[in-house]
Amino acid sequence: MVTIKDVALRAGVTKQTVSNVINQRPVVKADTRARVEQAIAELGYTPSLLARGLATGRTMMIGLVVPTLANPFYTELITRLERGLEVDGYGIALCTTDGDPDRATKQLLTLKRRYIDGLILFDDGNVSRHLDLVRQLGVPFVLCGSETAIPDATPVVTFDHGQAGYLAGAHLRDLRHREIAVIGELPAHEVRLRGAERALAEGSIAIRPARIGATPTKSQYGGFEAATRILTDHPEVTAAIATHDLLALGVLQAAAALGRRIPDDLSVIGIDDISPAGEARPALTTVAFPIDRLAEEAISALLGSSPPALASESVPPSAREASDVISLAPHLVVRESTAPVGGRGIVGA
Amino acid sequence: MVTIKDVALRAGVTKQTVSNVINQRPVVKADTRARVEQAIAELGYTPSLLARGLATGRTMMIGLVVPTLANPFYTELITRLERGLEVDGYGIALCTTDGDPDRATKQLLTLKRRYIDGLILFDDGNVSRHLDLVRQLGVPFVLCGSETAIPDATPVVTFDHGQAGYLAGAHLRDLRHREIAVIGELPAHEVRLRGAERALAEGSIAIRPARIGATPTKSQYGGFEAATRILTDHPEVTAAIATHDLLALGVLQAAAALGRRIPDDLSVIGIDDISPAGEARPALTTVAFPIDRLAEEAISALLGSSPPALASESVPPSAREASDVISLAPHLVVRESTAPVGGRGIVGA
DNA sequence: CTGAAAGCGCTTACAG
DNA sequence: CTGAAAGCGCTTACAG
Repeated sequence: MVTIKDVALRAGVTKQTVSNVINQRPVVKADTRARVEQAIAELGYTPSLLARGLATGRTMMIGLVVPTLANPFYTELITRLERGLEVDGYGIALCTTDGDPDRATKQLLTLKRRYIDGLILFDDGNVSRHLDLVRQLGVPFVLCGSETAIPDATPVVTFDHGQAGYLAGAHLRDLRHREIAVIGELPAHEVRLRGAERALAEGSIAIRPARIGATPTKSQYGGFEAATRILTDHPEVTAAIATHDLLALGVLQAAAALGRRIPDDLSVIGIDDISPAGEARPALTTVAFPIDRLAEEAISALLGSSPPALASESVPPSAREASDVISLAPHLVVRESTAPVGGRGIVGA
Repeated sequence: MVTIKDVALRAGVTKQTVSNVINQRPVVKADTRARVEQAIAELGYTPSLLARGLATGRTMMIGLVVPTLANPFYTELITRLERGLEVDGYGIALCTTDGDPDRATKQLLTLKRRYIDGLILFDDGNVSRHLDLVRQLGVPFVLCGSETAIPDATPVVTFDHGQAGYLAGAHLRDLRHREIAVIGELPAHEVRLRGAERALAEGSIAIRPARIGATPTKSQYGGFEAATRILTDHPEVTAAIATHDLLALGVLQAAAALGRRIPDDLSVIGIDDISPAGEARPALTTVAFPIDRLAEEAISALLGSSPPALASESVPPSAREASDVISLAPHLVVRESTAPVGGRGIVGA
């Protein structure tokens, strides 16, 4: 393979000059630069990121730790992060924890050994357990998407999950539904649930505990199972909130299997606005998060901020506390799966 | 941060000895080893993969290039590859090409600059265009999942797509369907289509070109659109083959929207067996590929083989040709979306 | 504006 | 079994 030395030799300069050319340092004379550039082109030289990383301490690699690839919500986020990061020349080292804290620990440790320039950590339900380790690592990081309270002075970019729940609840409330079920990934989405309850309480509606179907499996199938159970036991229910779209998709299936038409017999609303939600038939009404902005904010929290995350340790926590957590507002996306109680004016079944 | 020098100092040895301990070289005396290990533990030392990579030429990083994260087929594959690779200590540098050849080129080049130990490249429809570059890179690679013919002496691990199509066609043929539509990502899945035609031809059934719905968008929605069109124009159709499950899921929706019951009015079969297929209602009949094996074979093609991919350049192409492509056999997974023509004995609509 | 030196944190032969 | 030297491919001050 061709190294900086080969280029220097060919251009008749020293490798330091080649380095200056590569790094666009304006100290090189025009014709020297031209000679070097030609040599680079002729040799097809590309600097080793490895060697550079060792010399400068910057690897141009960002560690990305996510819970799973099975939920489109994360893959959509990853895709955006990749796009955003690559314009700055950063690559992604991907780890999925699958909710296993021990694996996560190992992954974090390995990531550190790779000298990543930054770490984007998604909440997989075990963040509190990992936060100490992440701090020790000494690599700039940002915690993403977390629903639970996070210790002060932790850089966080997340969504307002409570507000998302609120919007979902308010939508059903405005549609005059009173008999409402919840299909939820609990306790992970506790905050979303509380938000929904808050909105419903404003209409003097309470969610009866028996109508809350918690699911252990966070997949679509989990939503199907829980919804089948709840809808069978509580046929009087006219609307259901799923704490995330994957579950909502399962609720849609369960309703169909039970012969309940949507939205005429049952309104269903989710949260997240994953792309299959819009493609479902009927298209799912849901609460969307601005995942593009999440990606942007996470990246700038890591790279572009002043002070950058790396330097932020020198800033006294008291000075940053307020700005450490960025919480992005959700918005309601009304599609086909919700309607006023009693259906859309369609009579009978 | 703590380096090998710190450990050496603390243990009262030279860094070479520390290196010997770390790398489990059996040349170190027991008590020396103990001293070093204690120093390592006390200091919390972990060797820099970066420095090691520069010194040895092995980074313990594998580049993974996939078309998209939007199809569960790839995310399931990635997850398995990650699991398989991590047992050998390898990490993943992820790139999604999104079918854009220019981006792919850049990504490949960057990957090379990172000195990855190997490259797992999924066919995104532009492989032929990238193969030369990949060869020039000089990094061991394996091409995965490709449906099209690949030049000799290219290490390939893929699925027997033709056979998958054949199994899908044969299943419908055995169910006595004769009026068959195809919803397909074409020409990408041409081979799957030909396989299906072959099976049907055995029953003297031809797929009329007008009943082939090609979709530009490879998403579920693409399947929905194409199926809506085909089923509306050709109501006599009793069964549909989708060239992949994501499309099949869209076909399921289209059928429901058109009031056609599945499988009574219409049988639907897909290919891939992504997990949402099993979770759909009705659960999708499909043709499954052994993705666990694909992951295993890809990894061992890269890492475990003798000669390993890295060394394979020294082996004359003629000696390898035959063993260069591994093609994994699919199998039929019968679920709820297919039935004998005329339905399951249910009369009327 | 260009060149010689030292260093990033490791490993690989090679003497002792 | 342990230590001194050179090198992986780059960059960063520092002289000229």
